Amino acid sequence: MSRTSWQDVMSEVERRIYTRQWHPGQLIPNESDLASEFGCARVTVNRALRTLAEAGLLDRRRKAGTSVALHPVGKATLQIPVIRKEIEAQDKRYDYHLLREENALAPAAICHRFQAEPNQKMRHVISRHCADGVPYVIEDRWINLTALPHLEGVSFAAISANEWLLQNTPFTHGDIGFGATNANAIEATTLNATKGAALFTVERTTWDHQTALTSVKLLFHPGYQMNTKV
Amino acid sequence: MSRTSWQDVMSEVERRIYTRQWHPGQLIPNESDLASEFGCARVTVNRALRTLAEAGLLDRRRKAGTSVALHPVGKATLQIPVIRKEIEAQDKRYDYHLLREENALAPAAICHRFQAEPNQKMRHVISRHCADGVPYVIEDRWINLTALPHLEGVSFAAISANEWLLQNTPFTHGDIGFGATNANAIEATTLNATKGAALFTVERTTWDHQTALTSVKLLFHPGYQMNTKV
DNA sequence: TTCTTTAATATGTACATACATAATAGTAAT
DNA sequence: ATTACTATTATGTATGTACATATTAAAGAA
Repeated sequence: MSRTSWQDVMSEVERRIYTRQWHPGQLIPNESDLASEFGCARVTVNRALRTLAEAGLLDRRRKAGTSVALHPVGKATLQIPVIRKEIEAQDKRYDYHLLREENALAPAAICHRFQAEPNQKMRHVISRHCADGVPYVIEDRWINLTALPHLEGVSFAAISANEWLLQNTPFTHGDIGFGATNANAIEATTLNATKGAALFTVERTTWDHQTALTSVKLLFHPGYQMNTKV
Repeated sequence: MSRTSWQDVMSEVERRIYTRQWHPGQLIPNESDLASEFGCARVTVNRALRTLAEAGLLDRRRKAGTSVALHPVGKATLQIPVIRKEIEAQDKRYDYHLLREENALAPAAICHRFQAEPNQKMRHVISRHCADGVPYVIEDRWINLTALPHLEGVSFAAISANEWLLQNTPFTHGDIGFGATNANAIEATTLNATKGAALFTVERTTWDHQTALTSVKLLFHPGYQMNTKV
């Protein structure tokens, strides 16, 4: 394309920010001025600046104008993948083992996470995912059977709850927490690790408006690292 | 505004996906058809669908059309904050202690992470950040003095390297890795934890084009959790 | 001075139009 | 059948114009 694209504008603005030609906190020229400088329409500049603002590089306010963000904010977008896909992406054989499956009354801690009254009837599923036969992650999941009654009869012996729920259960939003925990005896055995080993953990609760549908704790094998770029 | 906005289109499309009126994998009508259905311009529909595609809810390909994403991908955007800000946001007193600061030849592991020849001259800074006097995180940082020679004389006794570098060093991109590690004796003492405790770790390397500028390992106190929403 | 109203301004967005680009399906040439 | 070309199609984007909206600055009233 011969005309200046919004990507052209974006990279030039990025360059000016990066080279400190426009330093953090500084007000930059308004869209119309930039448009005439770059020889393009204002809407084109708008798209470029909007994208950079979404990325956290710029702060924009009506009338006040556009300024370079003070803290070139570390905003990382990271993918929460289906575990099978993640393993297969490494060209490894994926195995799934159901370790335990029961309908049970949820303990207080889980009910609290679900913001539900105690002793709700829930499905509790524990399983293990392996890569090339090596334990990869333990999936410890609680499912709200009151909200998902059609799950009463489903068994997760063949397909992981992780995958089944992602494909079959619409949700509006979710909470995710990353942390670390020491492996207890059972977890250590299951992951073929030593007791007390540091495990990277992901806890995720999935919601349909005000109702919590399912909550899962993933316990990854020692040494696991989740990577992303900024 | 009386005319249909792109947000209106977006929420209606979101609703149809959520209610499975359009189920995962299904091809949805093209932009022109949706535009006439909603009574708006095609560009307006384009903006709505583009935004949803960026969020991971839709897959779009030219000529092929737009379809509902098979795996309503968990794409979490999480903020990598300046530690001081994170602590102050919790209404806690922030303290910073420099534990060690030296110019040193980097060990092989660090050089490898920097993709540099062995025995580069680097600055090694270890410090601790506390919240209300309680150890919060250890910052173990290596700085490439070849790339940042103006840092030769700077001391991080008063201000954290974390903050100084974020404000004063332009960078083009960064790698981030999240993991877990067992606290060794020194780390345990520094964090007021027990030896072997599981620590949540963040490793970040910051680049200027091909040159690695600095690499930091953050060791958070036991029980720390990094939260986000989807 | 202080409060209220009004004007000015930068960003935000909707539209019609035009053309660019990628990918597919169909057609013709070998 | 295989390859090369061509038409088709859905998305991608650039433009001029018009108006909306948030926010600030200035002017006026108390």
